[in-house]
Amino acid sequence: MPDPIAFDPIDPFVESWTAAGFGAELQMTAMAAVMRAQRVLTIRNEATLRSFGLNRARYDVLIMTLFRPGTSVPMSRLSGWLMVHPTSVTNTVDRLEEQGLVRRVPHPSDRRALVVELTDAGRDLGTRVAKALAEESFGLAGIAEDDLRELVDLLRRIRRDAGEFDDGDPSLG
Amino acid sequence: MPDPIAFDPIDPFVESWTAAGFGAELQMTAMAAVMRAQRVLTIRNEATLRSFGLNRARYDVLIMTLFRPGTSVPMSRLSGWLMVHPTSVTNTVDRLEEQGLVRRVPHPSDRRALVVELTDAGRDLGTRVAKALAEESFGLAGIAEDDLRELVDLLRRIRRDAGEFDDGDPSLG
DNA sequence: CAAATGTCAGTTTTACTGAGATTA
DNA sequence: CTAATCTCAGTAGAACTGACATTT
Repeated sequence: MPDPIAFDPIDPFVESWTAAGFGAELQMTAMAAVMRAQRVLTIRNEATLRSFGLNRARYDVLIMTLFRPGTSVPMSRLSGWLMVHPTSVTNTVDRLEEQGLVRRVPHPSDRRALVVELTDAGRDLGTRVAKALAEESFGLAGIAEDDLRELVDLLRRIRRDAGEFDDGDPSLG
Repeated sequence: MPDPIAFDPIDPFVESWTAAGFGAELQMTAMAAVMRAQRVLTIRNEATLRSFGLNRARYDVLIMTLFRPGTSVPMSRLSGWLMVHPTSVTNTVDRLEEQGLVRRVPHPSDRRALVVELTDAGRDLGTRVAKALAEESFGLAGIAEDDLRELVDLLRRIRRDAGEFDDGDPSLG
């Protein structure tokens, strides 16, 4: 992090926005809060990923693959699940392959498709990164667990509403 | 958005994480929720920005500058406030200058510094983009206002805790 | 002198478009 | 035949490092 500022930088911004009469202040504020929280948390966890030779995109693919039965997953699923362009997956998997962490193998039943499969080194590294991040509580150690649960619930509604997924299950709401 | 999935993709992920015994499930879940919400909301507002010839980085600089008295702001403030690298600001301002939306002028008192100043076109475009985004409620029209307030409050605590800013004001907490 | 401001050159990474080979 | 899966070539943009000139 750069030097912390002595006030929440969103505050004067919201004031100006309101004074300008653009409307939707609250939505604008929420948007800004999500953007900035993502940035801060990313920066906070970046050093750990870097110490394992990873960045966020590669970590996402690695951890995603680690959790599949047989630790392999089709490229197309990665693209959809991670909400990134198919060529970006190609690129990311290229790097992971260069690092010896994954390999591409033919899909067992669909001959168009390839699945990404962890190597032993990949499984090992993925496990160690996950533990390292958990060890630091993902930079969220100072937040009460009830607050985290509330946050997850609120963001779930936003994500559902924005069309990320489509279940109507209100059990966590 | 790609096709929505029929369940929250975080759910099976959390299950796997828990089963693996890595720890900090709740913090991991919150981290994932923030990352994914940011991604979804970004995608949702991207088309509007694009229709004005902007992307998020350029929008941030433009709107930041629009809200300064005299609509000008030092480059260094942009770097700190937006949490981006100084060379990224240089790059972003280069593009905005090419688009005729801002100009660099010498800082009145510090001869090392430059301030970014909106052109008339820049002020006009900034205003129109802001109104367009507000018109769409930043993609958050479906969320209750109380929920948004709660979300902003929770994220504020996370951002403060992560060192983005440093005020001890608990008035919103 | 050290620190801050901004730029430059060069590198890496990301993400896109458009095309194409292959298979369902 | 259409649609899906993935790759490739090329492009544009973002973000970093390290070095540098200038000024505080």
